[in-house]
Amino acid sequence: MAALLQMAPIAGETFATRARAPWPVLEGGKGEGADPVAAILHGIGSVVKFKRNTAIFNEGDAARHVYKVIGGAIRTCRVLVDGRRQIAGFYLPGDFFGLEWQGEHGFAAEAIDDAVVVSYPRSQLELAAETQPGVQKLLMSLLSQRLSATQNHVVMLGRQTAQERLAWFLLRLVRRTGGNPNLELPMSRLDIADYLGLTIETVSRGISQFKRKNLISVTGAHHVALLDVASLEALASGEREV
Amino acid sequence: MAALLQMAPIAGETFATRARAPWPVLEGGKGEGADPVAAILHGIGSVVKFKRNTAIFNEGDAARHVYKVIGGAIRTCRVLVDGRRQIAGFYLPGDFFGLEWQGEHGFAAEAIDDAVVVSYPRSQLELAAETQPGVQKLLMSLLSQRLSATQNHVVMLGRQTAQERLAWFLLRLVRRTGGNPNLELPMSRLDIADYLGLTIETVSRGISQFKRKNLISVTGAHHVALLDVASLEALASGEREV
DNA sequence: CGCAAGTTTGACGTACATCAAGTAGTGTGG
DNA sequence: CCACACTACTTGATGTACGTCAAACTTGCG
Repeated sequence: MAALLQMAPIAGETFATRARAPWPVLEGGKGEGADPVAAILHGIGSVVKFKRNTAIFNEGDAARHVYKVIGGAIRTCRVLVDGRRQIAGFYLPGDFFGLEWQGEHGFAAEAIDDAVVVSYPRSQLELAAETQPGVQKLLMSLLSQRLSATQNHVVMLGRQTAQERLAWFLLRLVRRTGGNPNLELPMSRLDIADYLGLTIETVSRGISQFKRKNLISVTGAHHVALLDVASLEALASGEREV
Repeated sequence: MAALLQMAPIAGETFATRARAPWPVLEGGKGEGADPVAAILHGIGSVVKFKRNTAIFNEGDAARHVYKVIGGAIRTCRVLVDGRRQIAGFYLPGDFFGLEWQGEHGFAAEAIDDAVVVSYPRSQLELAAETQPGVQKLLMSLLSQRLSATQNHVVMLGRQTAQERLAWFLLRLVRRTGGNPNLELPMSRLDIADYLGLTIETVSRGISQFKRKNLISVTGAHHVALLDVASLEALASGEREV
């Protein structure tokens, strides 16, 4: 029934979604035209907006919804008692997050900038999955993709140097945004550091080194262009020295 | 139909499984008696044995099966070009692994010691999931659990010190094996190091320090008893100094 | 324009890695 | 039962990549 949501922590205007949304509310399968799965998702999704740095959900909240980013960017993170923070993932338009399938969210989700999100009630998704194999397949596929990405994250954090991590991050972002080497980074240096398991200073120095080596060019902190993708790729996959 | 498997890389005697297996081929839901899901799994699973240090599957292999450990221990790992290795997970009896839901395995799976495993063809699981919501729920739940564990791994690798990692590892293992603080570690120091993103020397030193502080007692490298769980827990969750 | 937040750069410290000996444990053959 | 060799683990000495502390610079917004 997709009633108005009242889950926003601070933010903004929430509104029902049965009206034809002007943005793509689905996809996820491929790019089909008249997709029954798409229709189902569209039927149960509610659009919600969040202001910069507000929480979509907190660590420990009951996992009652699954989300999809429509606009803006989201981060999921955990903060330790002494303030150390680890970011588990960044989510851009088209990405699903909050896929925990039972119990509580293990990480908080926050809007990096002003963001628009569709929220799908888990209960309805479960129901749909039981009768619609397509929905089920989509959910399995999303969970599986997320697992795979997280496992790659583990390898990076466990065994790569600061430079390798940075190169890996930039390349991953380029691929995620369709291969365009001109990146608009929505997140701060601190976010990047907390994602890569580094400090903000180390991230900054790494970027400066890439600049000096003409691997990238930076115009205004949030805009980076990859100049030498091949060298960055060699770096990212663990071959030493460029 | 569960014919004989011929997937073992080196190892051992493989045999069909339709006969009543002497070990528990299922569980996963809870501990039900006459469980239809259990029956389905039992019907499509094949038992396979693997010798110490042999591969169940390699990185890049097509993900055609999902596995469950019956006896022994399994590790999943990836090796970088220059030999650096990261272990993504350890799997003990009752654990499922190889849950990649499409494409190829991103990590190799190897037997840490002589191990017995049940293998479920993915195609059959998918089929069963479409008609049996219980099977579907089980798969989602397994994937979700694995995702959650991997995300915790990320936090550990990104933001914890060597001592914190070790404490976390030992406690996690104790919980996994039903809370008994007397641990029999099936894996080597090198395995532990590659799981925690450390070197073998750092792991060894950490264990020695825990011994000196009377947090654990070690009798023969593979047998560890946790003496002061509370202090270890404080350490693991990021409170400094014991 | 001017401040505040974000970022970069520099100097220095340290946790962990690396290199290098030892010291158990474990299995084999006499 | 003991010599042996082999592998796994521990311990020590030293190096270094990255963290920490601190100051400058840059950017964007009221």
